[in-house]
Amino acid sequence: MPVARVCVDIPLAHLDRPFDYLVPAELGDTAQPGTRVRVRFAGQLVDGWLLDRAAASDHGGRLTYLDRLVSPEPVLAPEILRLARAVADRYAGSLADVLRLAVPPRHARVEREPAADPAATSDAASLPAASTDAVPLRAAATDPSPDTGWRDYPAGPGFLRALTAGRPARAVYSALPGADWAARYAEAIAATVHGGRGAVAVVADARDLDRLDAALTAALGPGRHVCLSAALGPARRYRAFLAARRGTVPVVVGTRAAMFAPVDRLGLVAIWDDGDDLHAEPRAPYPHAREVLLTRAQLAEAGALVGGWSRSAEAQLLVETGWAKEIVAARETVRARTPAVTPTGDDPQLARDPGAATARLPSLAWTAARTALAADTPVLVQVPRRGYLPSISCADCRTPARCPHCAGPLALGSAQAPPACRWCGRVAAAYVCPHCSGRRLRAAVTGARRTAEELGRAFPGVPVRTSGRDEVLSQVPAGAHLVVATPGAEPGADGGFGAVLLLDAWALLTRADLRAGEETLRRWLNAAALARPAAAGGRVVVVADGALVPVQALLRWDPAWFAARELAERRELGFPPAVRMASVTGSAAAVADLLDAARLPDAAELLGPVPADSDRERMLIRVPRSRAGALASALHSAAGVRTARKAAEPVRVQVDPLALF
DNA sequence: TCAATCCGTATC
DNA sequence: ATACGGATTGAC
Repeated sequence: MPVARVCVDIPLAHLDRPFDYLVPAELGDTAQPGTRVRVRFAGQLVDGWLLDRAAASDHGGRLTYLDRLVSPEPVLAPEILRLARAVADRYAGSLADVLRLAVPPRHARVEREPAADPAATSDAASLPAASTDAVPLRAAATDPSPDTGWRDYPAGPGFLRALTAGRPARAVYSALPGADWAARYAEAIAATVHGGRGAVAVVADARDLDRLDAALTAALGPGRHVCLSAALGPARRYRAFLAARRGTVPVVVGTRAAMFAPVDRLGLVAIWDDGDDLHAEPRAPYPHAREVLLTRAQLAEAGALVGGWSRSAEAQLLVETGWAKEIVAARETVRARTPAVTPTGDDPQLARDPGAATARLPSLAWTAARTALAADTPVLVQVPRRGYLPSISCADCRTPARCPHCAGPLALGSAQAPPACRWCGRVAAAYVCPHCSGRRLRAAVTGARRTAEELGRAFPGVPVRTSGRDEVLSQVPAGAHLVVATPGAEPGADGGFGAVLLLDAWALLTRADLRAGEETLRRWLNAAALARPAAAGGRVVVVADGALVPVQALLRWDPAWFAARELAERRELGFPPAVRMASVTGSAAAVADLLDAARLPDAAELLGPVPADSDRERMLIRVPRSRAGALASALHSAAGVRTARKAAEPVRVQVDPLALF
């Protein structure tokens, strides 16, 4: 096999195909498919991936030799190459772009470390060599399904049995409030491993990863899995990657950096909280972890687990098309586990209790918190993330401007728009300062810490902790105390929170985003799921109008109902995921140039242009899902025409852009 | 007629 | 991106 097919690491769309090189005799054995090479290409030395060896080349001209084998380590597994090609095709990107995401940068010292000693790391210990015939015997001995929390869900035990039997079962899972989701994921992964196959699981952030890591250690024992995330740093990341690639461990869990992790005989892909936008990769071609994992399940005939407290419209589509089965609890089980949820919408009354002289909360919220604290249970307060929009105060007397309805902080969305409440989202059109009757407003900085101080004053003597960007708590003890957290940073509480106050309707009611409703419900459920059941005193107060659809979904604790409604609405409006959408961003001329070159499918609709930041504009292209492949292919070719012509102005092509407006 | 330059195209 | 070949242009 004297010919090497090489993918050169060059980000030009029109060079997205393999090039043939001759393999020098001395590299005949070591230059195997999947290795990194350096080759002379267009007169310069570039990095490349050896994709395959062949007996002959189709290339008419003369072949040059590989310049160098970077390392004999076959880092690119055949499964990952097929996956990367499929992902590149789906997202109108180049194979080289995806490979750069899929294979972490080489770390030579780590590569030289003795292979069989992952015990040197805390993440991985040695494992009996993966012997294909021994594994099924073990599987029969330790069927993990009998006594697990999956029995709370009628379809749960069957799902585990299918995974152990090696059948590619695919599930959309709605976790019961208070459930130990990480334990459920660990059980599904253990079932897969007992069936003799491997698993990859992706979570949104480090805190969720810690939980899953601990649950897996409990379910599988130490050393059967590695954690992979960009936060590890180059050496640890490459070490974890190599442990997976060399088959030292059968399971990889991590943040989105792990979505391409190589695993032997993949039997399960899993993602938790797929609606979290941390799952969207910000580098070209912008693949989403859920889509990558589902593509993987499809190609590798592996099982899939898409779960969360809430359900994304994309997950709902999997259920409605029959691609996946839903795993949900019976309504009576849901009712028994959910906290009592109350909206404040019809209660314009602020706390008037004598003890609440300084309270800045709707009375319902204040009462719920006080009751929970009196019962010696902790209270979680979810507040909006600060940053984007400064809060405002009276320009004359500097009293912070408060929402007349719920006493939340007012903020300015834009210079012209009237101020709106960051808690309940209501617009305060004609603001009058209650202190000095001033009508002019000025920007002021009110952070989560300030909110924490205010709440502390409302409940004298009660300890207040904060969990947010700077410092994220993962677990807090039982007992009477307050936790103020921004969305995504809510810690769990031993025994559950006695009350959860949701002061984050801001996103729902003020953002014009297509996904605003879905995102709001996701944030609320993520926090509300940490509350005790109603029977144990658990109470949730949401500062929003009870008539709103996401509030209804929260009251009924029915994320599937909401997702079905949401998907139906998107079908009606022609929005993703009911259709496939792509965006093209750049200067007006460059965008027009690219669309000119693109042979779009007949069914394609052009929407826009929409102004983007700094005199660039954005066009949206919409096609039915059946034409998604044709659209991506057309956009990739058109980008290729432009790079071939050395078009100076860059254009960004994005399939499934996160935000549409 | 030849060389310098431009433009388009292939890059293995 | 860079290199090269063929076409083009301008000067002798």
